[in-house]
This record gives sequence, structure tokens and C-alpha cells, in this order.
Amino acid sequence: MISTKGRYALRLMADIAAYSNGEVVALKDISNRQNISVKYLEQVVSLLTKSGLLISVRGNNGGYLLAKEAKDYTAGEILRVAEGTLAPIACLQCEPIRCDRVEKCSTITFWEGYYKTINDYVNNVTLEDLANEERKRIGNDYSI
Amino acid sequence: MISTKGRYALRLMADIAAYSNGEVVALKDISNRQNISVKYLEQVVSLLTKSGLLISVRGNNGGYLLAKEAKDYTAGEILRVAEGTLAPIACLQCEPIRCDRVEKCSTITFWEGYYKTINDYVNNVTLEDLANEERKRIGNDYSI
DNA sequence: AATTAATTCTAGTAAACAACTAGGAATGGA
DNA sequence: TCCATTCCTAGTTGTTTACTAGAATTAATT
Repeated sequence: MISTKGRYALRLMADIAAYSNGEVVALKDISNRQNISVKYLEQVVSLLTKSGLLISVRGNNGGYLLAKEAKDYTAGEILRVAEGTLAPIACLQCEPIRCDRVEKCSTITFWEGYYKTINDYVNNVTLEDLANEERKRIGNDYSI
Repeated sequence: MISTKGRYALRLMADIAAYSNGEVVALKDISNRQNISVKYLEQVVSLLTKSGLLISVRGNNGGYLLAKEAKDYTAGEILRVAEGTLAPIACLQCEPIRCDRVEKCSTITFWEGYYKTINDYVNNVTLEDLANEERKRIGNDYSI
């Protein structure tokens, strides 16, 4: 299963994309809207700033900004940053756990197809899509 | 990531499908071919027998048999038995972790699509496909 | 200059899970 | 009766998850 890091990262990004109008968004506000503690959001957001997906502004009235337009992010790039990898097995990671016998493994082809299927899906959903869903639900409670 | 339970279950089933000719296959032989300990295979195989995917024969010369033809299994049904679920988030399981706010969650649609994508893939690979891959590699070492 | 509200950084922690191993009981053919 | 096999219950070690806690840094506002 996808961990809370990945799920929260997606909601955090969608929240900023939906509610920032070029202005910074503070974790406190995201926390209120998304029902996730500020302390835990700090951890998630730090992955996103370190990888350049978000820009942070420190000090009073600080917060976070998208580093590019919402339509230019994919769900895949956000999830990969938060989760580390979406590969179903260690052999297929970017930094693969080396396996002497890859070329002889009867299931590797299956797993490659599985990985490709997931990537095709997540790389074709944009942050704008998620932000639109988020805007639809303004005033509602939040979850997952 | 998919755990060893799911990965080994797939290899175990593919091994039986490839090497049984209507005869039982013992864990000892699967262990030798797949480089997985008999003790751990016992645990994996017990999930598969309990759910009816395999038939076990006890006693001397015992072992395991497919319960139906290889072409009638999908990778999906094997993985679901071994892994419990392939759902990316708890809300989408068969026995969902209830979430008061599902109808208000901005990412639920995304995750439903993700889940469907995976299911479409794994439900369209048969055990026969995997067994054919396994047969191709007879005499090689095994992995994953 | 002091206050205050924000981010940043480093730890710590309790519970669950992963990936096994171990021992022994039950089964049934030779 | 022997023995190879499955079956069942536990135990173990290490990792990961999902957090919380506390203190430091930053910078706008008063």
C-alpha cells in the first residue's frame, strides 16, 4: 500500500494548488483543511521542498509556493518524491538491489509490465486535475 | 512494494504449473529450483491451499497440485490471496477501513483509477503465461 | 528592539509488519 | 515401522510506519 507520506503529499500539493493564488500557503491552514497535524505535514513538506517541487518562505507570514504551474506536475513525480519509488519489486528501482539472476527470473517480465502500467497511469494525472477535485469539495471535510 | 509472500506465491504457482504433469510437486523440489527455503514456502503455500488455489496431498510422496488449469488462473487472484489486497489505500479494500469522509476526499478518484489500472493488468496475465516463462528458463538459477 | 508566527532540524517512540527460522504433530506410502 | 512429506503454532530479528517533541532559525509586524 501507498503510505501516508505519499497520500498526504498528494493532498498537500493539491491543497496548495487549489488555495494559493500566487500567495504562500501556511501549514497551519493546510492542516485545518486536510485534518493532518502540522508536525507531520512538516515532515512530508520537507521532502517536497528538498526535491524542488515546492518553494518555502520562512518567517512570519511564511509558507509554501508551487515551483511551477499545477498543470506541469504529474501525480507520479509527487509520489516518487514522497514514496522513494513506485517500483513493485526492488530489482526495478532506480538504484536496484542487484540480483545476480535477473536475466533468469521467470516473473521479471510480469513485474516490468506491472511497473510500466502504474507509471503510465500516475504520469498522466496532473496536479491541476487533483486541484480541480479539491476545489469541488470546498467546505467539506477531508480524508485518507 | 509487493512483499516476498506475493512474489514467492507467483513463482511457486508458476513452478508447479511448469513442472507438474498432473503429478504432485513437493516443496523440496520447488525449494531447489526457486532457491527459497522449504520452511518459508510452507507458509506461502498454506495461503494458497486454504483459499483453494492448490490441492495438497499429505504423507510420503505428497505435494501439491493445481486445482484447475493454468490458463484459468490469473496473476491477480494469486497475488490477492498472498498479499491480502492490492488496494493502494485502505479505503478501497474489500473490507474497507471505514472513512467518514470518503465522499469528500479529493484524491479518492485518483486512487480508484490507480486501483483499477493495477487490477486490469494483473487480471489479464494468466498462470499459463508465467509457466511458459518459467519453462523458458529451465536449468537457470532463479531470483526475486 | 521585542514579539510572534512561521519554517527547519534532529530525535525519539510505540506499534505493526516483514522475512524469516524452529519444533513438533499428523499423514500415509513403502 | 520407517520416513518423507504436509500442517500448525510460535518465536525472532530487524525494519518501517506514523507519528510526537523540543529547540533553533527566520523575518514580518508592532
